[in-house]
Amino acid sequence: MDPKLEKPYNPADTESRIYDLWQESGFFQPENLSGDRSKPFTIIMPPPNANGHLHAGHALFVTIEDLMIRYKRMRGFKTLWLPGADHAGFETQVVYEKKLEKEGRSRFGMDRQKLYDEIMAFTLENKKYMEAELKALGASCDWSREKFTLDPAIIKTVYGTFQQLYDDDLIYRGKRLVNWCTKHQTSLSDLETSTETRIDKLYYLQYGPLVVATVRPETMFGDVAVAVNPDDERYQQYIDQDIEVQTPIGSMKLKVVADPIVEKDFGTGALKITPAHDQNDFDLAKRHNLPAIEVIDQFGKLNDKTGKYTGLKVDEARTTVVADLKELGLLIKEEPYEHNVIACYKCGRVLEPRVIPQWFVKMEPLAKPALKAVYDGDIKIIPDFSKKIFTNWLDNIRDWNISRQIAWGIQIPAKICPKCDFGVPDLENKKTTCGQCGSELVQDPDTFDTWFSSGQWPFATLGYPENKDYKNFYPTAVMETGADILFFWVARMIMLGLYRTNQIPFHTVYLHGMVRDGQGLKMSKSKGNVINPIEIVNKYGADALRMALVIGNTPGTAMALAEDKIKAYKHFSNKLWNISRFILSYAPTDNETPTEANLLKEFNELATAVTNDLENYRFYLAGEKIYHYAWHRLADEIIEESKAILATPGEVADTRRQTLRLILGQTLKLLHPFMPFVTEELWQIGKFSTTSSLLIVEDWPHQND
RNA sequence: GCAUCCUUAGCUCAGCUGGUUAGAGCGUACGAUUCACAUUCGUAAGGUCACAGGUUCGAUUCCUGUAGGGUGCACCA
Repeated sequence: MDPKLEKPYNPADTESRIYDLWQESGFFQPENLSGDRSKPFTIIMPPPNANGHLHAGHALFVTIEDLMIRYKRMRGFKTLWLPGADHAGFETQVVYEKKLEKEGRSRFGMDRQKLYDEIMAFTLENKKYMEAELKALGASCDWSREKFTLDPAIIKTVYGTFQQLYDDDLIYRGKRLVNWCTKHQTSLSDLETSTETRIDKLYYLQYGPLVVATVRPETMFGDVAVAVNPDDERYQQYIDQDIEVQTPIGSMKLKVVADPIVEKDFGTGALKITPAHDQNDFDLAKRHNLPAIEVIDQFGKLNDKTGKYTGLKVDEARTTVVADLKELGLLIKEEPYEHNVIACYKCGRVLEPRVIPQWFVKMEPLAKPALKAVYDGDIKIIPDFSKKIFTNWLDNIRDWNISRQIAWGIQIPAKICPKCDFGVPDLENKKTTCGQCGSELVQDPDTFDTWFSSGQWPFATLGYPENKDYKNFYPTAVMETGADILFFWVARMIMLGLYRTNQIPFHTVYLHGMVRDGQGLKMSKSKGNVINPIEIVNKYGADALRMALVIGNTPGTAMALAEDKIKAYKHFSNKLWNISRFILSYAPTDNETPTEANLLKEFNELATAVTNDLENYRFYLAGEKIYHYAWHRLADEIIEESKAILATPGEVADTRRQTLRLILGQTLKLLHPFMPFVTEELWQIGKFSTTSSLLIVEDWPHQND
């Protein structure tokens, strides 16, 4: 018996050695795989944010994607799993800002290039950890093809898409109301916001002859009108008339307009219109040709149009203005009011809508082909119900603001006119004069929303349009990612992929749910219930973690990951080890020895069922079946019964010996995509190989389906 | 408000197109064992499959409704 088998299984002694063995073999690269391999199977890895260490969610995607790749590799596909790293624009800048704050520094006032360089160094450092951790989890991805979202070739592709969208009139520069975070000093897309329910006060204010209800009295200096419902009998006489409104800093003239969005029953039925600081008001103002007057600046302070309130923060201004209105007898009443506010998804601060010129992508023309691809079944989404969520979102999509006022990211290749807000793409950096007003153009300082570039990831990483990889591996097979980024990322990849390449980027979307703690609670540092995958790997082995992540985990739903569960699969690794110890302690017989058809038939039925589950993305069932067979059938029954049979040397014993050895080898194959390390180690020790030396490229037990 | 998912053993969850005594892991109780097992094996307890209707020969599984929970989206100042 191999001396390694003398000791209990120790993943720590095994896993890195086995990973090196695979890497040296070159089998992670599709061109090194032997055989016909005419059918490609490609997965583009969702590039982890290169701003920290991997968390349990990363371990989950690695497990599922590696499982699919290993399975398909054994099935004879030309498998490519392309790894990557994401600079993660805003996300990383936020992480870095926190670091700066700890050091008593701030990004504001820093030289832009210096900030960029610092974050780049930080990111490249973290990228190394991330890569090492992917390896520790057993990721059999092709490192020779690894991409980073800021690679020059990627940026070139992204720029090309920007230009093409502009030429097709699908991108425009618009001065519209955008979500503005006063802490992070950037606009955010609609997706980068979170809604928060709050109880504020609803103030009833005397506006000339009318009374309006508002939660934001401090914006009254930016009012341009009062709106009423056209059918509201109370206000007919005022419609289209000017009214004189008294404020703490003087009086102002407002027009009364009629618009159906105003609810007669809410408040007083009269609505003050502040186009620069409210989305509905902005839309209404457009319909009525009203101007937008900004009274709050980018830091969330009142500006010089507000007289004595200039410089006050919004909250302070609100209290002060209300007090002053009360004094003037203009505050009729106030009542508590529960409503939702839009907040920054990172810092939780209430976003301040601002009117600034930004680049927008017209979404409807892009959404339609994406919807069709999903409706027609060209793209299948697992689980099935997420298809409805997906189409519901695309059906109601709004234009996408892709400008970010941050340094960390891909700078938008465009020139803008500071005078008239005109903007034009300029990839060659040649344009100098504004085509609209003749002023001098300047480089747009903004960067792309990180999802604009990562939305092009599948074809950008493969080198669209001329690279061989693009021709060989696109469209890719499966996009496996978190259900939480279905809109952020998956939808954008489908839309931009279809737009740029005229092909779907992948035929299947597999969405995994969030990994929770053992009680089903969200993991967070403050709760102290975070499971660090690398600590787990060191303690129980990557195989155990992988099994714990796969079994009992259905697509699209959150899963609970308790340490006890991982421990249970550590025991399973050991069980497998001991099954092998028992079987391998008997010397192999010669090839002529007959085998037991009934036991092999039973195994083949298992292999068929497992294969069927894997083909249908039911990894949780496949894993459970093999586990159950190995432990409760092979070990508990077949081996137990074999002890007596093997005790008496002879033909019967030889037949059993041969059968056991065959079944063990096949079981290791079935288990390999789930538990790659221990199975490869046992495959090596048992010298099962007939054609190749590595289990990673052995044939799958079940070949005809 | 709209959409969507969930409610199955003490806990966390499976149960794929409806069909014999509803499963897994952990936990619990009792017993055995160092013969492959830094342990393992055996046995057991524990579920009116949220509730109410309906379809069906038959429903945990399909349909409708009710209650509770989660998630997403959109909102009336």
